[in-house]
Amino acid sequence: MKTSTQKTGYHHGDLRKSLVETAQAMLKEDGIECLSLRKLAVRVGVSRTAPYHHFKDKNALLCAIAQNGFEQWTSMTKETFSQQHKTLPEQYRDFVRGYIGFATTNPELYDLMFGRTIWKQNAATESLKEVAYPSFQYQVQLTRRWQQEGVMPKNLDSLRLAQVTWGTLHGIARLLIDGIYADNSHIEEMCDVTVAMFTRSLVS
Amino acid sequence: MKTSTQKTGYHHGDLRKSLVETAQAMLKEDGIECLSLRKLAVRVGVSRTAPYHHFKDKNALLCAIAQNGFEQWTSMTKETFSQQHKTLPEQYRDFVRGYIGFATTNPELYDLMFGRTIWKQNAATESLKEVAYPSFQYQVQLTRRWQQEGVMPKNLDSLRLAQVTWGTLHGIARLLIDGIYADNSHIEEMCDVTVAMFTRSLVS
DNA sequence: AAAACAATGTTGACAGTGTCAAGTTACATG
DNA sequence: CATGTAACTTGACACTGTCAACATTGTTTT
Repeated sequence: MKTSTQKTGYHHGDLRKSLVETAQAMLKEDGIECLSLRKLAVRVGVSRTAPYHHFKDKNALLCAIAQNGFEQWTSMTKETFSQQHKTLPEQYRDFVRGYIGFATTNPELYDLMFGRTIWKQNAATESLKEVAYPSFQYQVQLTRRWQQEGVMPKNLDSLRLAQVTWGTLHGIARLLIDGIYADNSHIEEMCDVTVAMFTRSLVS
Repeated sequence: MKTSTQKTGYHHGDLRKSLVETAQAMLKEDGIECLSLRKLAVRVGVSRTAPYHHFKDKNALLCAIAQNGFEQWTSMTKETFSQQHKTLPEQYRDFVRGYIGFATTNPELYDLMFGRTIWKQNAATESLKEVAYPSFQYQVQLTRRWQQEGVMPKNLDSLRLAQVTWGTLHGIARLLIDGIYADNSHIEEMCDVTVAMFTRSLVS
């Protein structure tokens, strides 16, 4: 009869889930540099080293959060492409806006998902890779389709084109969330220019 | 008769310069997460808190390194545009390659110059801003010129276009140096596709 | 030249971090 | 009920940035 959220005082119930959720909340509130395992433990109401029974180290916890993020991102993106009544260029525009919107709405999460903290030293968990790699591949598939449908130039290598177009979205996202584009009031226009440059079909 | 590199035993000579140079070397060798003030002090041969007489805090030291980086970057870029015998599209291609080359050759420095560590909490030193802002502006000027010369589309707002094109370079650079594009063997091709997308004049 | 001062360097201390080792409690299974 | 294991706790360690108090050196003023 024990539910996963039940607490006994000593045993927490479902500490792993609590840790990820609370950590994600703390991440959103105060940024990654303020997220420490010890503060997290206090907030969850558990001792400093309890998290180590559920995560090998801090990196593994961060990977779990990022994994969460990829699942959110994937479901959001798939929804964009379920709008069958829209033209492909319109869908691409929505995709671009959605991508940048996701990044600016969840800057710290985006940083974790696509930032050096996890990827640079090849620190990604296996289970994170299983979620992240397909979503990288997904962008190449999309690009190939847009090329076939004539939305993007056909003469360019799909992989390279995908790298460049994704690079653009990533770059704009990063410049926004890292505080280099201090002014966040022209995001839509930037998206539109991006679409115009890559598709030449919505804006003149 | 005292030169700036002279040492007396107690007084160092030119500690500030030594700190920046050694820190930049350590940054390049082991990455930013391994760069601590204490290790730096040991390597320079000085006590832990000596750096505080030359830099308000660690952030100020990082800003000084970044400032160095901007000066390097600016002089490198200006050189690209001094190649008068080349056509404008060729110059743009060289600029793109130079930009990505700078980032991949000095990944940690690039991260410091254009990353969240400094910019996100508005932690940039005044003297860093004096160097960095003009080099941001410089990219807008370049874009405007390329539009006037017909290399880039004239109908788009220069600022937005500059944001997108720079965003592309920044995004590709970040994906490379953050370890998300694990394969570094097709950088030139990515640059060429970028040029093709934005200028449509070198590659078909 | 002596004295006062400012710049530069040092040691000690503190709070904070991630993480390991050893012990404790609660639950599950024979 | 006994035993084992998973979950959790306290103690400890090395490391970090930074402050306060003190020491040394170089410079300026009397």
